[in-house]
Amino acid sequence: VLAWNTTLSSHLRHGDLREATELFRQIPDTRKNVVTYNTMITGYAQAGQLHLAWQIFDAAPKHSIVSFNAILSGCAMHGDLQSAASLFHRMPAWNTVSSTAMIRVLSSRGRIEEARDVFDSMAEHDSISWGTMIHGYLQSGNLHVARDLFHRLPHKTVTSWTTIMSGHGDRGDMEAAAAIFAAMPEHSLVTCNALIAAYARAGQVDEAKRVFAAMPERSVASCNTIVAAMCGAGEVDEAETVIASMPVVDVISSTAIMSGYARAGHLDRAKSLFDSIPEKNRVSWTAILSATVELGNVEEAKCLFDQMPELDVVAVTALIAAYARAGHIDPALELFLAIPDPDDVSWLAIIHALVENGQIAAARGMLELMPDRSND
RNA sequence: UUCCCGUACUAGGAAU
Repeated sequence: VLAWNTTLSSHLRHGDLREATELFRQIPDTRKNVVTYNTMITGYAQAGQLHLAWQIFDAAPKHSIVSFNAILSGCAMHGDLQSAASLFHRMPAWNTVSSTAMIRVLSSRGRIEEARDVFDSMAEHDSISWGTMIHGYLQSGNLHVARDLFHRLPHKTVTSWTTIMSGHGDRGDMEAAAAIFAAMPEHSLVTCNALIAAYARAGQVDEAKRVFAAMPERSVASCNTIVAAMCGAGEVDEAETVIASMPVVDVISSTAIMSGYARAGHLDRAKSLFDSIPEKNRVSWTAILSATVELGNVEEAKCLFDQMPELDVVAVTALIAAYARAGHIDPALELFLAIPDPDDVSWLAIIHALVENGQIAAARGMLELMPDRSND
């Protein structure tokens, strides 16, 4: 069983859900233990296949707290607060993992106070629950509380240092971020990537390049980060040289350089790049969609939209904005009303669309319908 | 030194 379980999780670590499923089927039920089931539950839950995750859960003869946590984390990872909360309250027991997953989903949905309640009610904390709570405060824009918690954190890890460094960078305080970087006892690959990304967001591409050049080792994410930074500064040619030097590229690299071309006005180059991406995902599709929208081509954008294999709120919002800019408020409204769970950006997009088209009363109505996530 | 669950970095949307 041990060998099977190890192979199973190795497939999942490589993102090979098919292979894992195949193996899981081949293992005789009598030879599976609770870990085998839990591993498979995790695989489905992280892939967003909650239904299949529950199927395995129900098929398992025994459950441990890990079985519950695996599903809970899947919900948390996908921002499904409703499912997460109801499972959290139905579980027979909680440990730090359960509470941390709950803190994460609550704070990612703007429920920072409730996240803090969970944190405060925990029997004991570890560096991960601290880090998650700190990250939650940063996401809600509360740098002061985040910093205060960080200072009270008994055992700071490279991860918590990186979290607080990025938090300062997000606020545009690159001096503080750089000071934190210098003060940390050690740097990981992710720490350096985070600093590069922070410099890029602050518009300091040269500093970003300096950090990148000084890195002893680089991951695909490191290269993708600097590629995006260069593209954001309009240096697509230089970004191409980074891409050319990479031993492997992924869908993120391709989408980044494609957007770079699109933003630089080379839509044709962007399109041919798009066609050459083997593993296009929602993000690649939306990127080419909004590049098309940028050029005011609503018909073509709609055509792309209809071809998308899967939609999300980001893609729909891009098309809403396209219609609105062209003065077509009706299809924009229709699209908006079909979104199952509109987020703040899509609400603001439709309200802005109504205002721009002179429908002030309707805009006012929408504004009132918009849920105030900070107060409940 | 011991198979399964939670935290930090990279590509897409509105406004500013």
